[in-house]
Amino acid sequence: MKAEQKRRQELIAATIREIGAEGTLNVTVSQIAKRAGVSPGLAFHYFGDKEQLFLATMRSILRTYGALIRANLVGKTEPVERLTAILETNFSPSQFEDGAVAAWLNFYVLAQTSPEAQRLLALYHRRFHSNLVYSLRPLAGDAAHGIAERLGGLVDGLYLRFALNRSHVDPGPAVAQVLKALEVELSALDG
Amino acid sequence: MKAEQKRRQELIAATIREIGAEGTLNVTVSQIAKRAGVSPGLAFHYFGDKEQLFLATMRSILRTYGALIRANLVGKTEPVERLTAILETNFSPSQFEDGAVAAWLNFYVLAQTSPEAQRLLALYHRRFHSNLVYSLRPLAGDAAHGIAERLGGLVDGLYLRFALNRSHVDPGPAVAQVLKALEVELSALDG
DNA sequence: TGATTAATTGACTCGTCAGTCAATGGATTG
DNA sequence: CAATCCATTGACTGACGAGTCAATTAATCA
Repeated sequence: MKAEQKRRQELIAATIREIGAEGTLNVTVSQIAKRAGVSPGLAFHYFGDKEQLFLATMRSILRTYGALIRANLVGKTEPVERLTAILETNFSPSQFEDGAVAAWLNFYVLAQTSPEAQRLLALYHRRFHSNLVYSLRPLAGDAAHGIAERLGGLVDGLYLRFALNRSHVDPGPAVAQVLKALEVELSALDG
Repeated sequence: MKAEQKRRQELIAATIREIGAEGTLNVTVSQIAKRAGVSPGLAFHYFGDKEQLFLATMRSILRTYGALIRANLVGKTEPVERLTAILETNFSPSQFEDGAVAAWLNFYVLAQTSPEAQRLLALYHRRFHSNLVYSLRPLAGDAAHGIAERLGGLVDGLYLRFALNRSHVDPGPAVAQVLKALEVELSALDG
């Protein structure tokens, strides 16, 4: 049972790399398997079909992202400090490495038709939202919900724009815009 | 030369519908041609290959969107009025009809690797940005640029979230969030 | 009308790919 | 050491799809 876990991880890592290299989910399972150093049959053996392999890959990305958020939140108790950490995590290098961007874009496409992808995406949205609301509430009270929706949307949009703009290398400006939006939202409260 | 234009339009319309029905660009040119009521060969005859057909489709969608913006701006001179019109246009029914959503998502995927798609996307971003800045300047001065970047990102992000959430039917709440963000940005100026 | 050009067809090629499966190799265990 | 079980292979199939092309039909025009 040890080999299985190891192989799964290797295949998932290979999926990210391969999708990243091609930009699309139009990569063959054989390509992925080759990159993982195993035979094509093994990928089917462990994941059943291509879609399941990809969904497992997204779950892995989401798990990593969640762990990163939690890690960056450790020891931070001030609401603004926590909010900043959450927002910044979305633009941390790991979110752009390998094929994370390509995986996300293809995930969006898949989410239109795959209930399982839809479920995963909704889960991610909900977690992100409540993370924000938790820290916004002490600062904004009932306005927390609305602010969180706007910040969440902004993060998604700027991530998208940043990721697709090859002339951008450093996500710094995008993060700055998100933090500025937070500042604006908070300052508008006492208007 | 009349037939050519007509056929091209029909094939483009069929592409939108077919991609919309499948959610993905993984539709065959034959499917598209069938839906347009012509033979597969004709699609290749006029567009060369599948990617060109899709790019022509996106250009068409972008052109329609641009025309809609201009139409909705007619007669509006007040900055806030103009901004509202621009922002609302992004969530108008036509942006969700047929396969517009699917086309956009697949366009994002393609933009990772196709220079032509990248160019188109950048063009759209630039136009949208300067549209916003033009009306924001009188209200916000030098802050116009930053505000426009944030509003632009927010529109993209909320569009994405809205489009992928099947439980949403009416884009009203998304529009409301964008307008609220505009309001917040403007109110923060006199802080 | 007959000739020339444009529009359109659909059968065909060649390659590709998801998924299967029977066979092999390697551990483990009793 | 035999028997059993898990891990792994890679050849194979069946289907499909992009793009080509020679042939057909429709329009144009002199």
